[in-house]
Amino acid sequence: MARKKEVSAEQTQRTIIATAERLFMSHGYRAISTRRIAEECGITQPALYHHFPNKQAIYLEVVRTIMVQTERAMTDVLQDYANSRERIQRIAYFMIMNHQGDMTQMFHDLQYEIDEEHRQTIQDWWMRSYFNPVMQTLTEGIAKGDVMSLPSAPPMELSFFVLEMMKSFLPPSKQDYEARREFAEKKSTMLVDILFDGIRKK
Amino acid sequence: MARKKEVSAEQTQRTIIATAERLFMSHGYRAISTRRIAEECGITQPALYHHFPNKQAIYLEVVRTIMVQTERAMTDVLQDYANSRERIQRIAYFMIMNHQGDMTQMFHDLQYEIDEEHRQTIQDWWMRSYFNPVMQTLTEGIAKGDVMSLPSAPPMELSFFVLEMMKSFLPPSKQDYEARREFAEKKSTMLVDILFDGIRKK
DNA sequence: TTAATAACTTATCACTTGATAAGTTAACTC
DNA sequence: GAGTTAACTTATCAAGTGATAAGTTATTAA
Repeated sequence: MARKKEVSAEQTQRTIIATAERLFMSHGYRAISTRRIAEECGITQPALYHHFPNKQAIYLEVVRTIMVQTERAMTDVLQDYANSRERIQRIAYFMIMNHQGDMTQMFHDLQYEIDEEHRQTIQDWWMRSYFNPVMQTLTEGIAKGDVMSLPSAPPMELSFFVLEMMKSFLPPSKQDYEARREFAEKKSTMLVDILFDGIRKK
Repeated sequence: MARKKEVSAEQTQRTIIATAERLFMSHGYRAISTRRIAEECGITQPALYHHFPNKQAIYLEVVRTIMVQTERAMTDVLQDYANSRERIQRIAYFMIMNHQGDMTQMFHDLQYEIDEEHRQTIQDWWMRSYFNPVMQTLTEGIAKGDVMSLPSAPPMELSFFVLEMMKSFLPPSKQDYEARREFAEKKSTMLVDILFDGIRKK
């Protein structure tokens, strides 16, 4: 073993992932060079290759970190709230609070810049952490009589749609906590108001 | 003057724009090289620079073409339909039928890859061709009593949201006409069903 | 104290990128 | 038919890319 003082390898890796997340998620995979990541971490570019085998591995670790964090949060929401509307709102709130940039960028990168083999793995993670909680909320809502089963929108397609609605509310970049909190509160309310009641005058 | 036979310069330029649209809109600005565009047009890379000053100019012309086409279609919709719900559905139908990939990619490129000066121009185009028709439809709907004015979703924010809903339905790539038509019909119905009536059981 | 090794750095690779310079050819004007 | 020019091509550039090789230094186990 070696070098425990100064900054540990673990600390450096955390810095790399945090920096890479910020850069990749706002600018996209291709737009961010390994030199840029290294520079903003305060290390040289080849040092990245001591911690990760290649650029793609850094990206995958970023995505994995996000997914793990999300799955934990989703589990909490489903445990803490029983009402469908409240669950959807809390999920939206979490995503707006914790996800920067557009996640659409991430999905695009996953589809076009990442190898087939890893793509499948990540899609499985995504199903577990994002899709299933929403799907479960909606199907349970239908079963309980909270939620209407629209002929034009079967549960699965509805779930995808709800996630798309959430993605569309993500702020372009990270602001300070208080501004973000207020924004997330407002937008998550707007989302469930429209989603559950619609805009037609009754 | 010179060279009228074979393929005209105008024809070549149209080919370049059509090819660039297909490539840029599905893969993104950065992911598409000028060599790739040229190759798929059947010309050499420097030939592009005979028709356009640089890569960005090609991209801007692609975007302009899309916007012009959209503005025309939107005008038709507002002329042909008076009912708010029908208008929104026809707008959604047009977008799903005519826009490939995710437009979000386009917005990302405009924000991160295009010069400030052009960004403003394009934003103005976008307001005219996309935003205004939706905004007009919703405000008129509120005035007529078709549409409810939600406290959590003022008309402007609602309009942005509706456009985001539409964007989320865009198919990943172009299929054959009939499959696309069916898809667009289904998704535009789903959109207005959710948007106007919501999913809450009454 | 010494040998091993983690955690780096400097130097450099092959390759792709957008862009330019200079030459070529076909069509049109006169 | 000579000259001009539009519409290209071939050859090449400098800058930036991901990745590797080889050297350096500090820490730790023995």
